[in-house]
Amino acid sequence: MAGLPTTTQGFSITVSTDSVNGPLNLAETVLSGQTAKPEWLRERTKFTNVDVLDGTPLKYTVAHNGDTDSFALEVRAITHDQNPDRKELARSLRKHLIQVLGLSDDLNFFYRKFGVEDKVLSLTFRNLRGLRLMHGTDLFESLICSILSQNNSVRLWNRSARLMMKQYGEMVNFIDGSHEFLFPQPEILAKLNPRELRSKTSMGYRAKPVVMVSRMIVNDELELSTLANKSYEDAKKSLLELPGVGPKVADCFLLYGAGRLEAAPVDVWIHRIVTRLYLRSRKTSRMKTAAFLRERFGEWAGYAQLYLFDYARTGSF
DNA sequence: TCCCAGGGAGGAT
DNA sequence: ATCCTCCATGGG
Repeated sequence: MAGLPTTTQGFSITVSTDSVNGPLNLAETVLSGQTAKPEWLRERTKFTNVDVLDGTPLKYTVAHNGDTDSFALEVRAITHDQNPDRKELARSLRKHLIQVLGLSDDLNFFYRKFGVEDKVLSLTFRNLRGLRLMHGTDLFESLICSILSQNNSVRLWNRSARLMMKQYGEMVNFIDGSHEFLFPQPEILAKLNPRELRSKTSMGYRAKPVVMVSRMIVNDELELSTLANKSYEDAKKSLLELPGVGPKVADCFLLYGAGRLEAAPVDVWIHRIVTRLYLRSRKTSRMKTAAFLRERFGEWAGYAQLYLFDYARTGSF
């Protein structure tokens, strides 16, 4: 927990504007409550996260230097290894960051297209410029985080996720003397009594579906990678059969976890703002709101949802 | 004390 | 199909 990775012990990389696709607002992106994974830890203006790359646990700290449109991400990373293959890890980490922060998504195209076509959505572009979808790297982690988020605050589901990691995740010692806990494996969670999980993580009634889904995976009744490769409709239908997974959680998993950009999770806020600004406040269901977003924004429905959500929460409309 | 947090499940209409 | 109510937990 203590101490940041130092370049003498680890390695560093830089991801600059010219190697990515458009603007980035790192803080807005990391702190926008997406359920791909537990929120990165913030230390002043920097963010620290731990991920396993090619079997190697990596702890990295990202600083966003410059502004939204012209920037350099300065990244320092360490492993548990005294003498790692720095060159290979640097290559992996660069690729990983571009993936996780959605830096390949053509944001400028999004702004151009809907800045003209959609008066409502274009209202959100000024303040949220550079906000990106985070892409999960572990389907199980994304599904569990999405389940934890139901009827819960970002603060609380992250707290439960961190407690779960500390209790049941593998501990990794890094070369700077710090240690972190990885996201628990389904094999571990599958063996738990839901009441025990509940009492140790404050996740309430979400403990039962967390354990049940873990057991389904261990028992080969559920294969997330197979599910994620189905068509949107088929994947969603399969997800809705899982305990603790309804329409909103299913779309969260598909969008943030599986990177299906046509998925648009509809929560109370999205339902509220979409019905008011697009549907003349007509009475409708959340399912129809989700279908509306997919039809109107197609492959950009997930992004439209992300921008409208943040706009609904932070802006006045 | 009540209400809400990026809802879901089960039942009644 | 749409509308209840309950479900744990913590913060305002």
